[in-house]
Amino acid sequence: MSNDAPARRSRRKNGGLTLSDVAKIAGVSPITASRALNTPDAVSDALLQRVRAAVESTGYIPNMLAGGLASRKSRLVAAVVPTIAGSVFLDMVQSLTATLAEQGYQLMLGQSGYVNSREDELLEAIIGRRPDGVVLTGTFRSDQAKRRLLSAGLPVVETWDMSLSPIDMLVGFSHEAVGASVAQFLHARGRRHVATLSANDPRAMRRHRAFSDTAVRLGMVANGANAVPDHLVPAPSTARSGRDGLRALLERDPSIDGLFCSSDMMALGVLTEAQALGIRIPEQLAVVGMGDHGFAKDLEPALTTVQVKSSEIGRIAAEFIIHRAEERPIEQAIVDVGFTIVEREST
Amino acid sequence: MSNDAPARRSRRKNGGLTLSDVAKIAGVSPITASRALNTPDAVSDALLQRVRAAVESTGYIPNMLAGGLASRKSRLVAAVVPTIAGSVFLDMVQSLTATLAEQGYQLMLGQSGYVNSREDELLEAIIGRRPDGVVLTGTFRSDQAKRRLLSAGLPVVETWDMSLSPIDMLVGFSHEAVGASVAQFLHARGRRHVATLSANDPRAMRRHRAFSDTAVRLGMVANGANAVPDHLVPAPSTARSGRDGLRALLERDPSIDGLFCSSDMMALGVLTEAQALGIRIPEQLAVVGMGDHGFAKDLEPALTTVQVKSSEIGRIAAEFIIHRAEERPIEQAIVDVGFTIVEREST
DNA sequence: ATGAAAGCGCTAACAG
DNA sequence: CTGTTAGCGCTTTCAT
Repeated sequence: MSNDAPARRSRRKNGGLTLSDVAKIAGVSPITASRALNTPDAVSDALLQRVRAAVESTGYIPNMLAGGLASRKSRLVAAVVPTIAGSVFLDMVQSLTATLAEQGYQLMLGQSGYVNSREDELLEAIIGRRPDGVVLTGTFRSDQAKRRLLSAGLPVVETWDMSLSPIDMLVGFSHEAVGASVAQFLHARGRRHVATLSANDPRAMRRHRAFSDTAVRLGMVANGANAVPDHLVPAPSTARSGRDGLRALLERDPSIDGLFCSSDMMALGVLTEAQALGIRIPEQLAVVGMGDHGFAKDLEPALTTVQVKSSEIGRIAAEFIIHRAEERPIEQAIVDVGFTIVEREST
Repeated sequence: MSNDAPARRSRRKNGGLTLSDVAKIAGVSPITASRALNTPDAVSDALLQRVRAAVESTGYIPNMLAGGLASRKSRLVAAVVPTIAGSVFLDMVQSLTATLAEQGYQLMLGQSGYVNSREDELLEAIIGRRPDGVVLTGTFRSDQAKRRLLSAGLPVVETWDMSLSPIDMLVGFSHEAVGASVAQFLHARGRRHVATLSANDPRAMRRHRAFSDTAVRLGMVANGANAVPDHLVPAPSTARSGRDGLRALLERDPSIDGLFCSSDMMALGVLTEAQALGIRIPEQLAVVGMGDHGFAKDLEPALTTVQVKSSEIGRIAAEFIIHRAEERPIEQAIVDVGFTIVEREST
């Protein structure tokens, strides 16, 4: 007795609930169920109710891999940071994630900076997921890496750095402007022998150079020097590098009366070391930090620092990507969020 | 003149390179190309070379959405943290991401704690991506949320907290043991009037209670009291809450000579306020922090604190998930990584 | 060791 | 507004 049905070589279904199951229960076709979930307006009220009821009763959760494959919209956004631990980008990642989540998008996190990381592997991992966009912060060693994302057809938002010539979209602020402003700020407060303590990452270095150039122009250096005294440390900067840096700078030039640190953490180290050395702040030395991290206002003395709207950067980056993904127009794809020098007791 | 070809209603291909294209170039079938990439051992050397050459020359990058759909392996791992900004979980997320990346997995980041977040939305977002596993830190308000992940068939690693009855896998340390150890530590150093300054999150509270219970047992409280003086602040704890908290505690009980803070940031505030108040540390007051964050060792005085192997937690969590995903056996799905009290000048 | 066929679960395109 | 059909790009199953 032969069985005429063709030998089913089906891949046994996982028991997983699918849209077809839901549609069957609701008594509609799968595509109608799909529309009920994705474009409810395109479906009659009666059917919408039935589909929703079926979803409720079954606890159905759509498979976004399948949806993404079919629609070419993954609702996934990749973000690349040098490293997440102790990073200055956290507030931005936080608001990026939150803003994306509100709109039904998720964040995939990549680290470009940890040991052994290979940039092309990270790139392939990102492109392979077919995200709807990529947010870059601090970014890659090779400039060419960025371009590879673009040529894969991905919207790219660069952040934190107006100084770049953006390859696509950009939201950030000018590190040159920060450096120049801090120099002017210290000059206006009567400081005449300024110095910097800076991590050697590219953005900090640009702040450092602008600070130095402006200080020289304003005559805040020993006669004839063409740069301010500086002390550079490997990124990431730490409280330790602040303590060591202050001692190194003062040994080189005890007359320093104003100091720009490339991070608040470093400034914390400076305040700590100053206290240990018996240097009065701000009387003998004015100190300016960078970032306005939570603790800055609660140090003793409270730290003057440069505040950056990190959360706004994250929110705007998310909106850029989402607009692109939904093919809505973007008025202005380059945004300078600016910065503010928050004056406190340390100056 | 009629065209006999059936009206193609193809969704015009995106121009995107596919595995079939690569296979064609290499002169093999698509499935052979697939095997060459995924299970090179199952393919003859000659073909392997040709496929690899074709991949190189075209710059082909596999579509992981398609691969994940077909194979039911997404190579994606979801991690949930309360919030990323200022979180104590960063070192763990960092090593989690790095370890996953080394093995070809990526991390999707979810925040359970930001304003407006709805836990079921986050859950649906996670389950909808069909990740190969979920790592939970600090986790959800509702305990039932965790179980929903499990019932969706996802491997779940809970972290940072041995006190839970784990629903699946677990890597962390005992907050009770931390609290008790710190109390014993202070007792051994001769302190007899101890107090705590704690955020009100569940893990900090358990450290707090164990600390208090042990202190009472060791007779480190005013005669007859059944708990140590405490000051609770809303999470996340900050330097500000440390400053305010110290003043509040000393007003209530000026005889306090030992203090356990639920975070290093809070301890920073305590040291700062102590300096402002002219309280000598450790002579008048011994201070212990929690977390051993980068700056702890560089404060003045250097901060005694509880060190946790965050990176190890992240690495182990990643390995748990990957083992499960690849159906390799796991010897021990519950790991206590322990902790260390690092003694410095503040005690 | 290689290939052909048949899906994975969903949605775009095209009717009605 | 609803349904039919044909994929999205890959891998599983089965056969050779």
